[in-house]
Amino acid sequence: MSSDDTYAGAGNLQATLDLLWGTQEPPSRGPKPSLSVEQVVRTAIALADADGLDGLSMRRVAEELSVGTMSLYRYVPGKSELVDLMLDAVQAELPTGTSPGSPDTWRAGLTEVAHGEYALYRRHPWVLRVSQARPLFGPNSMAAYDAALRTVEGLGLSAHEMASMAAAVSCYVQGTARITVEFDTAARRSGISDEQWWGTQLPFMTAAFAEGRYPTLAKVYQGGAYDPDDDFFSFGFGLERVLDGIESYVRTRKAQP
Amino acid sequence: MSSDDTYAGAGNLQATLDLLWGTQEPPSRGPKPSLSVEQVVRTAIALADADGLDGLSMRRVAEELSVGTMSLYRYVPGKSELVDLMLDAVQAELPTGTSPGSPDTWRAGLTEVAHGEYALYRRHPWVLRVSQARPLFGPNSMAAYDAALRTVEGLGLSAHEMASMAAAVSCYVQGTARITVEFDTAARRSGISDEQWWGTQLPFMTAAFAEGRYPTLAKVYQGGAYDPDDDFFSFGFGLERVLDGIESYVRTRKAQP
DNA sequence: GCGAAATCGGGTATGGTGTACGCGGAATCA
DNA sequence: TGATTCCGCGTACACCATACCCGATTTCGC
Repeated sequence: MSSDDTYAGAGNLQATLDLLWGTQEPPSRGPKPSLSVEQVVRTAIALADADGLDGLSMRRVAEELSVGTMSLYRYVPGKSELVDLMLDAVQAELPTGTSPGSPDTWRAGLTEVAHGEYALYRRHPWVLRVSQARPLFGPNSMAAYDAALRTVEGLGLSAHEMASMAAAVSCYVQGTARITVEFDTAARRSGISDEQWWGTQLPFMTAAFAEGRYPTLAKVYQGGAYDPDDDFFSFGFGLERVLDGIESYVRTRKAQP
Repeated sequence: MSSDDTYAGAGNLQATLDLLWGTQEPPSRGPKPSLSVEQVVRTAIALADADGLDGLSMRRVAEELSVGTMSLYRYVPGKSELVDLMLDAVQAELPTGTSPGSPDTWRAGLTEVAHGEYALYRRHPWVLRVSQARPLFGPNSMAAYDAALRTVEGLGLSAHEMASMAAAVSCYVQGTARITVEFDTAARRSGISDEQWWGTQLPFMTAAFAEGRYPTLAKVYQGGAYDPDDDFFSFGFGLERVLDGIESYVRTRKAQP
């Protein structure tokens, strides 16, 4: 067990937003900086991609950049703020060119958005470790969110309903990624192999099953639901369920005057 | 921005499982312990409930219990392992007495499970900060999971499908809780009020909208989708969508021989 | 051109975290 | 009774973020 809880939108919000939106004038006096904010952010992303948020420290970023740790505070106000910048930077990878929604195309559009989001978590698993309850909105995150909403435009949904649909899909995608992506990185991060993790606890489970405890779980387990295979947990299957639900609502709602 | 990434199922798995399942013999020699594992776990839960995982440290738990920090390591192998114990302990609060699923009752059953899970996150927001990608299964978590699976029993679903349905709902519940529960605790944790958070970034957003950027998002925002109200983000609405999708699948699947 | 002002680089220090190691004392076993 | 086991916890170490401040660099204004 390692430890680092990370929350978007903390620290010096004003300074972070100024950096995100490029609204601060460059200094007109003083020594020339040896780095740029973009360099710091890029380096931090690479470190987090490689070693997770656990592996991200100001010292390590400084080391990678061959500067003193405290120099970094010339570029970003703090570690919190650095993570906010990282979050917006990686969201540049999300789809932005979605088509406006229509009864025939919204499902494909929302599927594209969902897959794009899922792929982002695959590339940058650390993003899942940052609480997005109160995000800071930068140019990239707003563009991606605009694109997602666009897929459910033109269906006669209220603004609130549109936001809810996009959010339901995103919640599902994130929830799934937490299982699949984090499962895939767990062995490396923890130093405990999947076989060891499963093998250590299996005897406890099978002993409980043998006593007749947890009968449905026993049946599902014995039915092979958790057998290791490539589609151990099906992103596509569950996504279809969520989209089915949205489709049902869209269809039903249209039927009402 | 504060920092603590927390992963279930790390550290000394064997020792943790022995504690979870009560499979270790109490010592027959040596001084009598002044505490119990349950006391340590209970105190840690109370601290985490009050101050989040950020606020949980071995030093603080020891202080609450009026013992030296290092004494705690007599009861739990480490902080990782303590969190695993905490996770199973709070899951005792989840519903376990669900009825076996049937075409008429599965939806109500799964709704009960979803609401129970959501309520757990409300009471113990820190649980959301622990990655469950590779959990350790203790008696309470297995009982709760068994109960969830029981609601989708008897519908002719395969073991894999049953697991997928339960997981889709859980993913949705967790995703939603991350937004609503963590939003509600964000101001206190960060020291930044909701008004400050929103008010600091709103000028940047409205400036972008004024330039014609993010048109769909602008429309949704101006349509009042993010206005503060009690049902800002609707847990029930989204859950119905997910359940609708499952219902559609269950109905469709039954139609196939 | 010079002095003042602004800003960069980063050393030092502080406060916080988890936990390895090992000593003294308490309790039980043979 | 002596040997063995185990509890309590002090000490020390390694790691983390960052406040404060000094010296050096660069630009502005007179």
